[in-house]
Amino acid sequence: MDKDTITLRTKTWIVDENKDTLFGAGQLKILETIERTGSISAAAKEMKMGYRSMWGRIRKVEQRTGKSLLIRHKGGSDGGRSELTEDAKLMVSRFKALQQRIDDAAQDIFHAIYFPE
Amino acid sequence: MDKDTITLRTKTWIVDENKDTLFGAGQLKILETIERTGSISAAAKEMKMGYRSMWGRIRKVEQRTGKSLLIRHKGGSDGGRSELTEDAKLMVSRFKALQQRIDDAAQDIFHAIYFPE
DNA sequence: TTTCGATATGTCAACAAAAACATAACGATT
DNA sequence: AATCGTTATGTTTTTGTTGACATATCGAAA
Repeated sequence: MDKDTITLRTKTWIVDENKDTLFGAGQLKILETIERTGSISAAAKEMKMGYRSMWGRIRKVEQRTGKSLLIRHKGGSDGGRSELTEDAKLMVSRFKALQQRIDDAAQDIFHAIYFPE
Repeated sequence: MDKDTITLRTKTWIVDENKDTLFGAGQLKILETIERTGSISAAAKEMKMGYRSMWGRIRKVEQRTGKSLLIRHKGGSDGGRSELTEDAKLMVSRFKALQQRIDDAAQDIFHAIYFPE
């Protein structure tokens, strides 16, 4: 139990009444990357995951929350692009704050219990 | 995003320098059940998991922490039994407190961000 | 009206984690 | 020394999740 080698990890996510995930760290990263890159496929490439699975994860959240996360622009010379809806932007900013604050608190508690001075 | 239907979930665990799990909710429950029932096999039966996998999970933690979690009594008319070492008892009580306090804090933060009055 | 890259969606393969199966060894009690 | 339920451990199946493959559609611009 050495302070330098052991680490606390936490995971935080939001579920619906069926315990299905509505939002978590994965969704957060996906949406942030889409916002920055401008499309699902570019985001998938950057995150080194398949377009298919990224698309599927987004759809799941959309179905479960009943809100669309992306404004899709299909076709065009550039093939198309996607941007976040206002709902998605809210989800991102809220969850980011949530995650940050929970992780900070968790680390404090961890140190207080495991390494009191 | 309805207060009555969405829920925050958190997971907390401790890892070593290789990110391998040293202790988590699963180990906690396993050790608590062994302590109460008096043996690995009884605990496995109660938790509806195989003896083999429970035994393997305990061994992993023992190998990674370098501490033995159980005092094993093999053989005898009753077949044998196992009890927790002092190290294991400490791990259980510490982690239980950790988990509880982190989850409480997480719920507070969740409500503050998602359902401010 | 042809092109091009992105969205949309079904299906199938691959890999990992957990469970199931199978024995061997152990030792206090009878 | 025979018994019994437990510990110990290797091997094999099952299962579940992730990624790979395949294909159709879309529509602005050339």
